[in-house]
Amino acid sequence: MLDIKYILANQEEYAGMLKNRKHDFDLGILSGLDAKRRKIIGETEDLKAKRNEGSKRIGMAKNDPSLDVPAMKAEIKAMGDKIKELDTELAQVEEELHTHLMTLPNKLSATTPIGNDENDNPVVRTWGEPKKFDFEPKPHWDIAEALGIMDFEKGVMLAQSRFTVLQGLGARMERALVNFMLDLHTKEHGYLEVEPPFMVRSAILEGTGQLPKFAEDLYKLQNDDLWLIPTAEVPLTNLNRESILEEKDLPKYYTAYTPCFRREAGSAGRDVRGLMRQHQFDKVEMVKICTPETSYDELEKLTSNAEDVLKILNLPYHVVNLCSGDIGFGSCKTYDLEVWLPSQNKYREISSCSNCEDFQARRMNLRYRPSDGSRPRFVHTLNGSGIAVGRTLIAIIENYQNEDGSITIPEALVPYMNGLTRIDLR
RNA sequence: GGAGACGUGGCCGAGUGGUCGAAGGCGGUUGACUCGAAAUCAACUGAGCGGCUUGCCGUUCCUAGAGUUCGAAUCUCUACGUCUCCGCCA
Repeated sequence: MLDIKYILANQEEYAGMLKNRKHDFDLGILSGLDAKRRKIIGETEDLKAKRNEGSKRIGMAKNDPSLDVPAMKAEIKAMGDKIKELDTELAQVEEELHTHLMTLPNKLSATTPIGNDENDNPVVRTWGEPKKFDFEPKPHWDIAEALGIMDFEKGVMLAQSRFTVLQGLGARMERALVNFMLDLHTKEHGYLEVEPPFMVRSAILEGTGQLPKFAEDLYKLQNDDLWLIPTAEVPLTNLNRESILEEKDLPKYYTAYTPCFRREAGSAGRDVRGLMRQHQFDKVEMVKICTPETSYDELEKLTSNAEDVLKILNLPYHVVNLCSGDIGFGSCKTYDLEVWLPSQNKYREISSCSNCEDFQARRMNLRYRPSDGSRPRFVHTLNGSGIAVGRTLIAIIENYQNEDGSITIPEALVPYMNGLTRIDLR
């Protein structure tokens, strides 16, 4: 959510951003509602001041027989009725305003390029070189099925399409990757490991921006106000909501492993085979809470923390800067990490690192008190995958495949696999 | 799931219908004293919103929502949470 004052004071600038995001909205609606709101507040507060004064007088006068207390009461009661009326009207206006503000996307960073779609995302840097195979590299589903480490049919049998069963060394490597990533972020990058709830209430999802707009992407429990989390960003970012942190306690770095649940509405037909796009997948997430002055430096560091995972696993990747037409609703600036997949002969998303500035902080009411003791300010929040575990498994299987159908285990992962160096056909 | 108790500011804790944004303490900031923020003393010390003469005025907030009343931290109802006992369970 953005500050209504910012929007009204910078209508042209923000309207331009909306256009670049391809979000159609007439900002004039907001100024009308805001003017109405101020008018009602003026009237109702005026009446409340009079009522408070009158009630106080009754309290002091009730033992004085020369005063007509019933008449005073009647007069103030009329005021009370009028106040109730105005307050109801005010609540309606504020709700309408709030609904608009909650469905408007974030600002864009000056360093976010303008563009239409993913084809306009500039490559910021490239690391490693795609390996040359002297045989035709296979897609991960063929390799994994032959090795008996993934069973796609059983996933469908137990749940529905876009669910997969990992077993044996496939399940083992998934767990190894989670441990490897968490160890890296906690020991080398200074993050606090958290195990959050995998279900959260509606207000929590409003805090990070998934609600109210994107309910169709989420799984909702039938009998409770609880939703399955689509990413650990949601519980981690909300950990300190509705509070005022001390500047000396910032920045805060959190990391968590969680499963993520997404309905994938609107992606029918895309990545239908394999583990690429699942309704349930594992992810290690990183979240930062920091001051406005440091958030863009923190974004660079966060992104490099995610890149380290790929570097250590020796997986070629590049970093792209998401353009205005592709960037997410709540983000001002996003770097996507895309890993090389030999079977597709292209780079595919494996991590997304975003600076949301104070967009989520406003929705969560998360502030900090500057160390000079001045008024509380909203924090900036950042999040990034560190990284998507299932897609890392795909990248390892494809990049480390051998001609005989076996997979070499990346050196850094060997200790997490009980010393195992290869997965062979049985 | 059943029964009972409770939910007050950063923390602890008074307050059972008016003068209460709320005693007192702790914590914090500043000043005095001092070689020295060790002790002592003094003052200050919540947030949101609205207005304008930008420092003040007004208003709202005592878990949340609704109600009674001229007036609610205080009374009523509901929800949520915490604690204790019982039941159940990993």
